[in-house]
Amino acid sequence: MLEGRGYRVTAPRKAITSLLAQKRDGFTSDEVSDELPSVGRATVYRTIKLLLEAGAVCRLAMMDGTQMYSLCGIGHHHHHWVCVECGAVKEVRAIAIEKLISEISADIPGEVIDHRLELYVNCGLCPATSGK
Amino acid sequence: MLEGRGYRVTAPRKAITSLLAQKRDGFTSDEVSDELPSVGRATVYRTIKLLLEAGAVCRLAMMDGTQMYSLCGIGHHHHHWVCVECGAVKEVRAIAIEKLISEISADIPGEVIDHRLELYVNCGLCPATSGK
DNA sequence: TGATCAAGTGATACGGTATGTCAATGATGT
DNA sequence: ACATCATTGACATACCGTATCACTTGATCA
Repeated sequence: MLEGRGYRVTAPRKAITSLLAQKRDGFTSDEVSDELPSVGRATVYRTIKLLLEAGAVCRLAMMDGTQMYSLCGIGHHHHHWVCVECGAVKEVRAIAIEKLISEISADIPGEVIDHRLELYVNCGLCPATSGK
Repeated sequence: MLEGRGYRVTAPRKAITSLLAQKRDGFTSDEVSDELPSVGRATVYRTIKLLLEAGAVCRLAMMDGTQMYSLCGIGHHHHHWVCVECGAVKEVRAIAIEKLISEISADIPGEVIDHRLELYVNCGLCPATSGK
């Protein structure tokens, strides 16, 4: 638990982080809430928000605009692919993208402060997509 | 009005599309609803959804995860930059991106069916960002 | 032009996601 | 062990978007 940053280590936070550590897929807030009935919904949202700000989880937008979250490997900027069927998420790190984006940024007025890239896939590994 | 595709041309739809035609920035659903008190909220949402499906508007995700919409120039696949302060939106079309993404897709299991790229900027053209 | 009827509308209710409030709790530093 | 204050959980609230359904209206055809 990398919560030594001024935050308290409480039972609900332990429960949430250890649940998330077990998930390799993306997750939604109420999915977490459902699997941890002992933790209040508000606390789930608060904790996820905390982890977001701490950079431990990323928020990603599905094709239909709904939100999902995903545990991030530490540190560097990266992107994601998401299986639109099963919700599996994997990080994509490609220096070529960053380079290209900074080239494109030169043609944009003002300052580009951030960007986001999501790839939507049929992963072929889950029941819904393996029929191919 | 390119609504000759089996849809009826009704007064609310005219009101909405002509309002959107005037906007060059992105917009949110309830912004439209506020500016057209005579049109019911449900109709605003339905019409925007229709325009989305028709490809006349794009949905985009802001940095904080909220949704915005933006009128699209016709046709081809493209991406957007958004000013995080004023909400100005502009289309970005770069063949290099598409090429790169299809290269990356080769390393991803399954089939990449879509992608989304957003650049977040301080446009430097609005009051909030021009102080730079 | 007027009748017809499905497409479309608006009011309302509803569902889902997320935050605000506040008294009670419990983790931390001493 | 104690005091303090961040954190919690229950609840209320807000927001975004959709479902329902009786009513209205636009397109079609005689």
